[in-house]
Amino acid sequence: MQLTNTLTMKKEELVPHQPGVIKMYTCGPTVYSYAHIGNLRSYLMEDVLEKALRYEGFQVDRAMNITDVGHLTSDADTGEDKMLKGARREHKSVLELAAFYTNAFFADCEKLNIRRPDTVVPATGCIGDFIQLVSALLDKGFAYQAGGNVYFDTSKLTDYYVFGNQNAEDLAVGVREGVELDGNKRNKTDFVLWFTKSKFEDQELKWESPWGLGYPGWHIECSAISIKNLGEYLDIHCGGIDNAFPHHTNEIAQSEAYLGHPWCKYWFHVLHLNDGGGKISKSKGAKLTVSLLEEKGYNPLVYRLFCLQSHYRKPLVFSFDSLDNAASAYHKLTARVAALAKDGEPDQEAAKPWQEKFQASLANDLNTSLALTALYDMLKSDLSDATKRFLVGDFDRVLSLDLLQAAEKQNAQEPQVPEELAREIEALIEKRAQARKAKDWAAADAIRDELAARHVVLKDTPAGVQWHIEG
RNA sequence: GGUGACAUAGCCAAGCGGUAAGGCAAAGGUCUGCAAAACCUUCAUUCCCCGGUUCAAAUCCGGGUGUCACCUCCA
Repeated sequence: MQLTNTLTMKKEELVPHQPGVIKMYTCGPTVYSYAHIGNLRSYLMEDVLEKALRYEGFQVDRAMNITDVGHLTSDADTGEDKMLKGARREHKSVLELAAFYTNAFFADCEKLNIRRPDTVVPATGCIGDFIQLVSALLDKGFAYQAGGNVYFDTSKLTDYYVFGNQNAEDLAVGVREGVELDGNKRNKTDFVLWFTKSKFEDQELKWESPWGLGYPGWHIECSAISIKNLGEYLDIHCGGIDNAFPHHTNEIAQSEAYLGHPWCKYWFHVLHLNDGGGKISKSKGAKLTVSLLEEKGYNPLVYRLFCLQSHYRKPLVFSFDSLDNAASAYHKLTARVAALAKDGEPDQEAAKPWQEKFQASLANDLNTSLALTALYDMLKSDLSDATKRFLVGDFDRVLSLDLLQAAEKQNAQEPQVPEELAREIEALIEKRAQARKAKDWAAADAIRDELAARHVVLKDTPAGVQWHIEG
């Protein structure tokens, strides 16, 4: 497996610290609101990565945090905890809010066939670990106390900017509106490890610590949770590209300062989903959630296919036109799978080259677009239907588009219709057949239109009329 | 202002020095009373622009232009 490593910006062969086992960490959601489909693009592509690694035969140990405390709207004095803000808005306690949106997040993931990581840990469940890590950083001289908070001292590092070639002089603090300088910081890039600031008195969740009653900074949780659950050597750290700086940069700073050796070798960043103007999270108007897609009549897996057609390292522009495009492609694809005969035994030998082709596509920096091409080419090939069905199921271990299940559903759609309705439809079809016999095309077409209005699609075949209900 | 990425047909998109995959849409055909569905066929002499390296460049180098992102909300 070759992946583009953000640390080097090059495609590198993935060599895990422990042969055959991949330790993979994912920055989880801050559960203060519903995830939008841009957030979910990252989790979706990380899911594909995990499954592609398993397909290659790796064992994958994966952990993810749930940020339910400490993620401020800003790191400076004016910062407000996102969870607290959300709780106020919805008249819930912070923990109720977290539980609600954690469930909503995983419900969305399930609809997109995103596998839940083996280990999912809420930040509030690991406060002791954070305190231990912060204490160690203070002991080692990588942290200092000021104004009631504990800060990480970035000047103690020889190379703080691991992603790209930035330097402190050029770092413009406060370019963004609402961001203010924190006078307690010795260096512009220092960041908070533990807050006790009185400004946050209304913070609901606080814990005792050696530095007073307070709560952890945002960056510390990922380091602590990752090290605790996956060990001192991490193979792949995933997340959206916006997290590269400062979140991941800070994670590396504190983790390596704490461990005293290199921590994570490969950084896997998913680029953003944009709309015409810019990234989705900045869009105005209705928030693009999975539920919204469903309300508009899209199968969430259509969005999965849409993402798979593109590459994780490229910005992807979302539009409903493009989604319609994917919906059409999804429908055609499943119809094709549904048409495959079910009897016969797959020919494992003949299947092998196709599996290799599919795997090679994924091994090439997770080129899902090429992997889909392998699927299309395979369906076009002269393999037996049984072998094709076998390969569709095999590929779907990674693609997770429910290709066989959707095909099943298409085949089984008729019996799902209530008997009464079915009789009614059959009667109309019979009436249309009479009209057609009498060459009364106007009447026949009127019946077809009526059925179409009720989402009944007719299919005239030499063997007779077939029908199914769409949507 | 600094940093980074990207630019390929109507749209999405692959391509990683050897002569432009795939999907959607569209057009023509088979089938049909007409449709729909299905199947067959067609669809980039050219890859943002200008130079350079090379026998050979969408691919490498230099310079432009444009788009997007990051620089303490974000996935």
